Amino acid sequence: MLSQTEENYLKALFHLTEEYADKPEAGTNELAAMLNVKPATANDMLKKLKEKKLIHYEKYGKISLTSLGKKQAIDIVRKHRLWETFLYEKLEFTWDEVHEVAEQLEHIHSPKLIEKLEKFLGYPLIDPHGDAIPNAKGELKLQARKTLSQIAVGKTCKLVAVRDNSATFLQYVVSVGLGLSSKIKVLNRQEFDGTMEIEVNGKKSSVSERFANNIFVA
Amino acid sequence: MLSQTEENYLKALFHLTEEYADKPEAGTNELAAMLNVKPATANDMLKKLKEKKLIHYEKYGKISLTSLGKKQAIDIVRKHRLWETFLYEKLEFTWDEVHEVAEQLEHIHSPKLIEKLEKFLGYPLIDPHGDAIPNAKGELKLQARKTLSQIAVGKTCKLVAVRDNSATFLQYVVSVGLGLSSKIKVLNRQEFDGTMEIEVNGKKSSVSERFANNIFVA
DNA sequence: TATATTTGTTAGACTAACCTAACTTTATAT
DNA sequence: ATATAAAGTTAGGTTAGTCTAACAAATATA
Repeated sequence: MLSQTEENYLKALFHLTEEYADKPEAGTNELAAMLNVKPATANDMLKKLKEKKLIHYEKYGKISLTSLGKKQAIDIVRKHRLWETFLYEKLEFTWDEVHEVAEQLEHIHSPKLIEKLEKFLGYPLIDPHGDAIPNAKGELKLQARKTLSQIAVGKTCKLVAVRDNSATFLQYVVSVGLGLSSKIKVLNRQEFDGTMEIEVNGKKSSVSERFANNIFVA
Repeated sequence: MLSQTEENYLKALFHLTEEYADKPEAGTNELAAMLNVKPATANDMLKKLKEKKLIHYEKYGKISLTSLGKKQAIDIVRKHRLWETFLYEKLEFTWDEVHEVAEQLEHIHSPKLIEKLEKFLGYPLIDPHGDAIPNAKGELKLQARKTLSQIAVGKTCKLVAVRDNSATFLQYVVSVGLGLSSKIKVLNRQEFDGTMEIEVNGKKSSVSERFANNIFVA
């Protein structure tokens, strides 16, 4: 059985290389940064994960998940998103509160618990942030999505998910009047720095390119 | 913040010395046995817990919880029993399945989660095994209880809790036709070894003294 | 293309939680 | 009351996961 730490490394690699990622391989430094450890620490773990056949990795080379590692990673993501859904739907947590607690709950080991939780929640397909929930077989549907920054001036789109699940980001999102399924109209875009003016429910806001890159729309 | 391991030591000490225990102090060996570690290991932890002012302890002396330690222990017991109730009431786990998973869930750190879970469950007072659930202030009602072995021949009593929450014991309990609130009539008792004959819902069974010591009745 | 910068690795050290083996103290039992 | 048994402690070792400091390789840039 994997330790919580090992699970966190696999999950981080999944986010870096598999799900909605531009690159299919990750580096030691970015992995370490994502997990808030030093590169030396990550390096030790990479050797261990390779030994366990969970990742592809050669000294000084790039890192990617093996099919076994990917399977494990998806299982953790599944648990994370089901717990987030539980917290949001049943316990009345807000959008920005669910992530941190789910980070702990995702490491509970009990296949029966997850099966029953999923049933209890009515087999949900997306979590409170709009991310797809993998099914028990590890299948997950990657919806076609663009980022808000890719939408042309004058067009209207719908928020389907957010890239960053941190409380600070989500609180900002809410302050602009946005939530899942919000309709967003793009009023204007600055060539210079990508700053955009948007309209949500009649309310106009100015958002940075960085912000717009973290909003998924369809 | 306490580690999971530290929490487990405090919980074990609580069960040994506070709740329904004959003795107000515990020894190193019995503590180690309860936690499935060697006495030497427990000894190391005792020094640490003393340093943190969670237990009263002197070399070669007996062990007991400080008021701070007791508060922490009760909080863990509270979480354990609320999670057991959730698993039983909402996810349709059986009596004997809840304990093991709750052993993991009790270590999730989030005061808000427990408050909201308690509310979601409707502020339950007892868990699926009949044990009292402490409230948010750490108050718990110790019901007056006897063990089945203390009931006189000819008398009838009601099962209110079980001492051992392990799956094996609970499965045995179920096989005798017993559950929470079952009416038990004591038909006979052997002087020699304490073996008892009981009747539950018209079904007669013979049970050992050891078994009867683990059934709480009122 | 040679050098500087970034990226990645190694060596050595630390802490928490565990172990075994040897030892000491306390309790028990003639 | 003393010997034996039981209970408890200490010393030294292991593993997982972390760190810092020094070094090596790969990449970018002038």
